[in-house]
Amino acid sequence: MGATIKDIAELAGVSPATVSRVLSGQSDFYSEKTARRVHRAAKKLGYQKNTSAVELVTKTSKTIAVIVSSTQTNFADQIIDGIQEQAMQKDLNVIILYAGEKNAKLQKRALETVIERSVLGILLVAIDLDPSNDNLLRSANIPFLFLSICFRNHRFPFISSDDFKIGYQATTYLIEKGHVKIGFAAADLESFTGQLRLAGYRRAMDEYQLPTSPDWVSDGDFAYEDGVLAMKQYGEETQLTAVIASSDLAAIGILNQAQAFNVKVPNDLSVVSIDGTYLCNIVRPRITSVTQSFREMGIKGMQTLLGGKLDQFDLLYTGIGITERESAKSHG
Amino acid sequence: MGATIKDIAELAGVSPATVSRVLSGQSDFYSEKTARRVHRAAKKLGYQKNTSAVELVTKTSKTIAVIVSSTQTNFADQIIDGIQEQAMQKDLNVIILYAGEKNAKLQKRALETVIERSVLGILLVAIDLDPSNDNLLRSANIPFLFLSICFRNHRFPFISSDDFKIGYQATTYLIEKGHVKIGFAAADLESFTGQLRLAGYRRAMDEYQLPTSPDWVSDGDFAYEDGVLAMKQYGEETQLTAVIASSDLAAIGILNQAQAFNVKVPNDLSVVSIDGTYLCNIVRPRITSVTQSFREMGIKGMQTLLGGKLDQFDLLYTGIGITERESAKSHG
DNA sequence: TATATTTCCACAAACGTTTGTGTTGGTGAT
DNA sequence: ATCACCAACACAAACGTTTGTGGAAATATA
Repeated sequence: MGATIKDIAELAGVSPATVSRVLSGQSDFYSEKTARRVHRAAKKLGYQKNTSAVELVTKTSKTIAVIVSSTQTNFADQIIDGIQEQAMQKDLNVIILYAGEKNAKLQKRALETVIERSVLGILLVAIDLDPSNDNLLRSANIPFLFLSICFRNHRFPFISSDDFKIGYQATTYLIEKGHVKIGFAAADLESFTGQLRLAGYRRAMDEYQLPTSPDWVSDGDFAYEDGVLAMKQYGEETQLTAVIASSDLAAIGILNQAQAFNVKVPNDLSVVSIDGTYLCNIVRPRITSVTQSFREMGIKGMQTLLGGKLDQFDLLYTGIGITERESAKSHG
Repeated sequence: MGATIKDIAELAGVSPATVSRVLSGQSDFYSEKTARRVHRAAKKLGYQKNTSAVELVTKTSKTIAVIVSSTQTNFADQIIDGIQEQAMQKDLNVIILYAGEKNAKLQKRALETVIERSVLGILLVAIDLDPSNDNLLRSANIPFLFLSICFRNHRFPFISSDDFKIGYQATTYLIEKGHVKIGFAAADLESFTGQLRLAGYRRAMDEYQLPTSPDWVSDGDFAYEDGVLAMKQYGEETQLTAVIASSDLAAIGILNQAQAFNVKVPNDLSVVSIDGTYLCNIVRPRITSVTQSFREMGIKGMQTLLGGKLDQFDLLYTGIGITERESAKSHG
């Protein structure tokens, strides 16, 4: 089974201490010759370092933990991609844990697993942490950072898109295309994210002095079904000429239900979605979106997590931008 | 920072040994009264167990590792879901690692990270392990099992769908609908999976004494783009009346390119995909698929991984079945 | 040659648990 | 009163590393 540093020491005729230093590449502690002997012995024995022992004594680990919510939202992949890239560069390992969606217990479990392992840092992707777990996270004394979610009142440091701006930008885009009656669909209005986007939408409508109706905003949970529900709520004969979907998946729901209603997108109805993942490109018509920089979010996440100074850090917005595709066109 | 078992011992006025036994719930070693005192002290100090220390002495961990390839295939989610369910039941933790796609280095790195941590078991999801890593995996003496991939010559134990059967079943389904000229698109013909499916396709065609043409099978990598490429290869005026796509995403590529060619699915061309993820339901027309039981794969994976006897275990196929949706219809 | 410096290495403590083995005091049987 | 026994706990070793310190040999300095 596992060969230890002692076995290597014996085989190479040196002390365990020397083996340790050779294997972790601390120069100025051994000669070239012994280094070679040690390496040869290690290879011969198929040595694998025992991370538990290392972490026990060094009290730090080279792995950072990513906790994601198990939604079917697919942008997490992009964020993780960015994280991995940075981890690679910095020779760090990343482990990923699923916490359920709004499941306090699962969140706690995931949190405990990584805290017990005393990881280098924790990145929480799209996790709406249950308040009962705030303390657990805080008292662990491990750097952490939320990604792709916003908090009020400096509750936690985070990196996200500016959700207000997202709502605002989507709306003004549509307004400037001549739309007047614009729906806002399928966002979770209990979430801060949903509220910010809605606020952005309202601000834009206000600024252009466009009246709105409560019927135009539909509650939901960013899911596909919420998109079809929203469209059903608007109805076959809707007065809306455009609608903003809270996610790509929700937009697809709207598209499909619109088609079922025989309302043509984009001719009868313009749709712009929020996120801009690959889904936008594989459906027809392709969906015009407010595209978020998820990969960048992952990269910046790693950078600020590792950069220290998280205490002074509060929040950072990554860029967004309209990606024009086919699902939205000018009106009137 | 971290309170240790010793701190608790001191506060509770007992020995560390007793604290350990209380906290890990070994009865018959302490009185109710001291147990209460220990628990109270632990809570008061915000104690978090040091997993490194535990694993160091016990030489086992309660976490199983899942290594996934970072494809944009979305079935991994379902498999992980099944895994998580079982882990929950058995009070195990699961950590997920990304290994790149056919990237020997990344595979090695992921493998090493989990081996060094001496996890309880390793589940490799859709990982086509580079032969250079075979030894690493084998010599670790950690139970492992591949999921959603097949191997020749008993190279590794795995649980997967029967890929030959998938190809066969997709083909006979189409044949019995009256199709004669059937394409086989976008599978990676260098992969064993691709070859098995192709063999199944050929067997079916043979059994029905249907001639085939090399032009009808297109190489690829299960990706969206491979679907559109395949369709381009078949051409606007294709003689094919049906095509089997190697994945849902590839099927969507075919759908879109077909639409671009103005060939109507399913009227002009029937499409059946392999996988049957949610993607099949959110595009129009909905895609008829050979649906795999990914969740079951995850569940069975955990069960056999934990069941021991992996040495006697060779392979296990999980169920498949046609899910009829809208993209395929009778011909002639 | 004598001393100082450097190079290379070994010794041993420490990290926070678990767990086998002692030890104590108390209870019941003889 | 003696013994055996049991409950309830403490002691200490062990797990595989890292790292501060000390020391011998080799080299440089005077």
